[in-house]
Amino acid sequence: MKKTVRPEIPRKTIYRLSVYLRCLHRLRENGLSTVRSEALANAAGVKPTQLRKDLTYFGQFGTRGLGYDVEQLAGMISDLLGTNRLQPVVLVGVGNLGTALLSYRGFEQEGFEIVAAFDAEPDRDRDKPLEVPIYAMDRIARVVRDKGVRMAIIAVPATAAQTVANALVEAGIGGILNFSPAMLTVPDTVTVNSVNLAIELENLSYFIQQ
Amino acid sequence: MKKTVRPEIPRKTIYRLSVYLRCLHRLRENGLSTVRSEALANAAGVKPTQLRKDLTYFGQFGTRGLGYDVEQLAGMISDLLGTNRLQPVVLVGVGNLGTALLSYRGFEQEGFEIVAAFDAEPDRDRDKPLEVPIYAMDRIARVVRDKGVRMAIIAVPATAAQTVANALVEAGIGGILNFSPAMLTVPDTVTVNSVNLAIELENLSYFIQQ
DNA sequence: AAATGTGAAGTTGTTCACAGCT
DNA sequence: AGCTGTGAACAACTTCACATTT
Repeated sequence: MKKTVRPEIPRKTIYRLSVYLRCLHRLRENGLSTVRSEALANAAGVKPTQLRKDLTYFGQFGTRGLGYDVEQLAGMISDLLGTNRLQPVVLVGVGNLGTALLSYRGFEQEGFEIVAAFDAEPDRDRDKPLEVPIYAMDRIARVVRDKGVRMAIIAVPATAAQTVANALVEAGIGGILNFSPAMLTVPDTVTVNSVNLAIELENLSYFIQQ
Repeated sequence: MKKTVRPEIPRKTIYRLSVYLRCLHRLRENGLSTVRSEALANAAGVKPTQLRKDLTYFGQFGTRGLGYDVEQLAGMISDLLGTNRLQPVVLVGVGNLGTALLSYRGFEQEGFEIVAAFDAEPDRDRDKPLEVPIYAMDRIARVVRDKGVRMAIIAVPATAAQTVANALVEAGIGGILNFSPAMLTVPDTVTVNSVNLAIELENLSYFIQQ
């Protein structure tokens, strides 16, 4: 039995497509209807060839001698990334960081909606009233299934992270954005993106040593 | 005139060194005094050869037939990354995310201390009392110089990010951890690491499409 | 015998140079 | 003429295979 090979797009390309999409939105707001690879590449901080190569991984969208249609290209990238429809997300861990993420208005604008949050102490006092319902951990499976949620954000302490990840995977989550410093082990049908604040700082620390 | 070439260590290696360091700390807490590349690599989620190659970029620390001295290796990596002494950091933008970062106790433990914060409205009400002084933006240069700060965290809205970055660079900052969705332009003597929450989610969104 | 250190091979990602459309 | 699309060259990174040391 062989794995189906969807013509692999490099991970880095996927990241850059998000950046291009953002630039295209800005161009559209400024009323531009077409853009050359050079201009878009500059806006995104990459080389024009890089941009063109990235795009050809999933099709041909340009007109030679002219450039790309802003609206159309944005649409194609959105389709590919799956951000053209609103995506429900759950958040686990409503501490400092979790609360900040819940209050962050940037998500909806990008097509994501946090539909529920979970915490070990769902009723503990929080400094701020929140609009999202906070449930106990044992309701993860139920809520995820009922709402058809496929993505989750983990913002619990390192010690709890793997347990939470297991519960999420069990409930059918396909993608996890992990803010805990723990390394998560998941089946390879599940994608984990980790953001480790300490590592980012440590990395900078190396580069500032003259 | 030629650039001085400090024997380049790949960026990805620097990231992994942070991960190894974390694993070594854990091993030390568990009382282990030596470790083989295979064990350490497994803990870090990489192949043993990767680990060994990473280490040889800056020296030879192992004993053949035996492995590495946990304490010593941790020390060497710390030295290289520059995390063996407490590093003062400033934070700009005390909104939702900024406040969460200020309350995050994980930094100090990793060798970083947020010594001051800046905000366009330093006196606005916050839900929570903070231990770090919050100054107006125009005091960035002064505080950064007085305290010898070399690293900054940007947590302001996209529209303000470049202005803030300019002020920080002007004040002599060498490394910026950027949480705003803006693409920052800085002189190449300054290192920027960006964490873009929307892009991380968008990226997941691609991979969950069955 | 056991594990590290490392040149060489392999793989992945980036850039070049130019052919091919409009 | 101008700009995209792309095979081929190049660069960066990873893995292998094994020589080397304890």
